[in-house]
Amino acid sequence: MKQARLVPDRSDIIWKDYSSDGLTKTVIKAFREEIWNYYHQEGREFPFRSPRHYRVPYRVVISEIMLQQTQATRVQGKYLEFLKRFPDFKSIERATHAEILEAWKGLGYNRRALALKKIARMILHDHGGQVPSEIDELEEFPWIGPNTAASISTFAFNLPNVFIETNIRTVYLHFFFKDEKEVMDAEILPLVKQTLDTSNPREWYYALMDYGVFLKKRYKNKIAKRGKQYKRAAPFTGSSRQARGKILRLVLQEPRSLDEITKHLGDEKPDNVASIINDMIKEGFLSRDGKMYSIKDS
DNA sequence: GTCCAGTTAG
DNA sequence: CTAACCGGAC
Repeated sequence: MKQARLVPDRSDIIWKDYSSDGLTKTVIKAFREEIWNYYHQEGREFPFRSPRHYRVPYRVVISEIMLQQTQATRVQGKYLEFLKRFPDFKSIERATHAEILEAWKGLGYNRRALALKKIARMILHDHGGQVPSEIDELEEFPWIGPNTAASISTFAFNLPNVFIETNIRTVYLHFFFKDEKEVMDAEILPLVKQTLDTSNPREWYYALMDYGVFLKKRYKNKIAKRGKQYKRAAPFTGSSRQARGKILRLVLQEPRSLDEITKHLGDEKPDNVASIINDMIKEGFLSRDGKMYSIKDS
């Protein structure tokens, strides 16, 4: 166990607490108070945080998948629109990929939209229409990894799971790993576990994430960079990612030929366009019918 | 240019 | 282990 040092930002008091096998009760208490205080004063509100929404596991699944690598403020509007169009798993299962992708437009990471269809099928056919509450089961679904599985289990069922995402990581780096670099999640997780307020895990994690956002604003995201697994995003302009996005939007409008697509991507090499399209076919986005490419049926 | 309630394939 | 994935916002 590393040295623990607690330095609240909203107080002049500085606690130092070193211990051999975990945080002391005093530190845990002080830390929780700091997080809860902030949350009760400055906590963010989102549609998916209201009881109307978190009480419906389907909605938690949708929101958590949308929230992967996509800012919460940007998700909230799209989320509500999406729910109007697709209110439950059945409506997703009945929809075509093109319809789901259309509603997904603007969120990015479109593979997530394709995964939703598979998830809906699995829930309806293999789980009697119910979203499992256990992490192990949730991880069986496509595009639901450890973090999203724990998030769904926590937010939909209020279970005391231990998990880390970017804002939570920032909070623990800030309080307990001051001046340290290359900190692994494996070092942070025990602290998340020890400090977890099991009386209300759902809201505790809301509070943690809000505190993380607050820290990132205050320190211009210098803290997160001390995480071992922190990775800078690759430039977007001129990337194949950008090209893929354009191609998907073009084909979403109507079936297109290779020539047509290439023409619309003027700054992209034709060979490159062809290769990207091949990738997108492999990944299940596109299908080819003669000369024309369209969104693959599902 | 930087980042985001991450996951997956290689 | 790393690279790729999408696109809007600041």
